[in-house]
Amino acid sequence: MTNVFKPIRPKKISEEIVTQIKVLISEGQLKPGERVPSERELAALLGVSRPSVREAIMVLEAMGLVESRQGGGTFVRSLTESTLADPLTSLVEKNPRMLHHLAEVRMGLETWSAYLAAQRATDEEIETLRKLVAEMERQAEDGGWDAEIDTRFHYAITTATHNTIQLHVLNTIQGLFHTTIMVALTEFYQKEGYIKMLLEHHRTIMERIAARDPDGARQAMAEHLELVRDKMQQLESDNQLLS
Amino acid sequence: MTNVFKPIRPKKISEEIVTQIKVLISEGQLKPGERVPSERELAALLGVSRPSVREAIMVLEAMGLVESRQGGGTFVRSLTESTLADPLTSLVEKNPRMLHHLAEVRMGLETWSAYLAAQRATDEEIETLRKLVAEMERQAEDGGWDAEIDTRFHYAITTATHNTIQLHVLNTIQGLFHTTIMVALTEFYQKEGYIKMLLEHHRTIMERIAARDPDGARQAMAEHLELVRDKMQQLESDNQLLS
DNA sequence: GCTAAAAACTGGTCATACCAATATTCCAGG
DNA sequence: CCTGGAATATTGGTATGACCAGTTTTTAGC
Repeated sequence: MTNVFKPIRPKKISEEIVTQIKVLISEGQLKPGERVPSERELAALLGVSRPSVREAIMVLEAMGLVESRQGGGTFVRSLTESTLADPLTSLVEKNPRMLHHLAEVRMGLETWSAYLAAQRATDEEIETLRKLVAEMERQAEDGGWDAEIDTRFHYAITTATHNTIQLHVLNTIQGLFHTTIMVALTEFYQKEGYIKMLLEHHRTIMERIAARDPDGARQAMAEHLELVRDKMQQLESDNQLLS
Repeated sequence: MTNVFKPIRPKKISEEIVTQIKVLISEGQLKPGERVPSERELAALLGVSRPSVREAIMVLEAMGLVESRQGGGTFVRSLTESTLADPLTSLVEKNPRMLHHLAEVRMGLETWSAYLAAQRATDEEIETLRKLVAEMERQAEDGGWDAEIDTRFHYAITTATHNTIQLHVLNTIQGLFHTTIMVALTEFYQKEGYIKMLLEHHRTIMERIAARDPDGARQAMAEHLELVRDKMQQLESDNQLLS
């Protein structure tokens, strides 16, 4: 008996205006680069006050749909990249210190995944992990490191928890991580010759899971991610030197 | 050689307010669920007019960082609410078996919180935990168990991690948990006389954190949540008999 | 002590005025 | 006729102030 009733909330009239203008833009009646009627004009047309129109336009501007210039007017932007990022992303991108927090949360989730996976992984799933490690070894011999394989390895572990929600949550965090720093991190690995160590880490994690040793798997995962965290911090301070 | 010159734009003061509040949220000075000062108050604090504050809040609301209710106030949302809670809610509602998964994810997050809190909790935060346990003891003497105090205890631990993202993620999961099963679980406790055991659990967790013993704190939290998980499973099978 | 009325916030809307930046118009000088 | 620049109109940005409509808190009465 949860949430049977919808949360009745009086819709603000500024929201109504927002949806109307969004429709106009998506229908092409307001084309990119075109001028939106002035705030006073809109207020008159819609029969509302200017502040209401103004709030609507602020929201549209925050969504990246329009752009206002004082004295100039309000213009429709190309909606090629008008996707409003989710709250977490917008904060992490702006504040590098958040990356450290993010890495830490990921650490908690992944160690937990390793722990659960060691309890429940099927033989088939363990075999998948084994193959991924073998693939890593093959690439490592050439001095290469494929972030794609790395990601698939961690994903496979969480799959082996047989917990849909864990998979979903970790996937969300992992996605953020990937879009923000993964690339730089991979380059860093290759340059600094950490590949052997990384390979060893992954092999140990795989073996602890295969041995059905939850605590060992968690420990191995923790050590691996501690390295990642430290290197990331190093990357951060390097970047600060540039700016 | 494009865009050598930056587009000179006079920064709107509402944008300035937006960034200020974003910083407060990302630094954890404004925690999820907390009230942000009223519009009039903010206007006075910042020395600007209310419309400016209002526009800033509209933008923040559009970004999903805060939520305003007329007459109520403006509240900080969990950053992961839109990305995690909504999809997960639909999952859990369709498949009650998911509750078990949800409890397990919470277990992973909370054990991690306990681990981190034992490393970083300030003396003041430890004192808060101690007071909460004392309050539990007082109520337990009358054979009562207050879910509110329980929740605040766990919340305080995650606050002591000093990790904003961990706080937001756990808050989202916790919220899901609360709306689905928390009430039934509390009744269950009271009937079955588990209160003494619960009290002991919480005291141990608090003591391990106070002793700066990360592994011990994690272990204590794990044992506590294992009990919760088992009792929940018991509840589920009972409910199945009814349906 | 508990309940219900009332008072005090708080966000939502509106009206108005003025400022600052930009567009537009228009006129004088080439 | 064109051209440059000043005067003018338009537009978004900010500030006051007022009132309404829900919430929350306090208070008064039973």
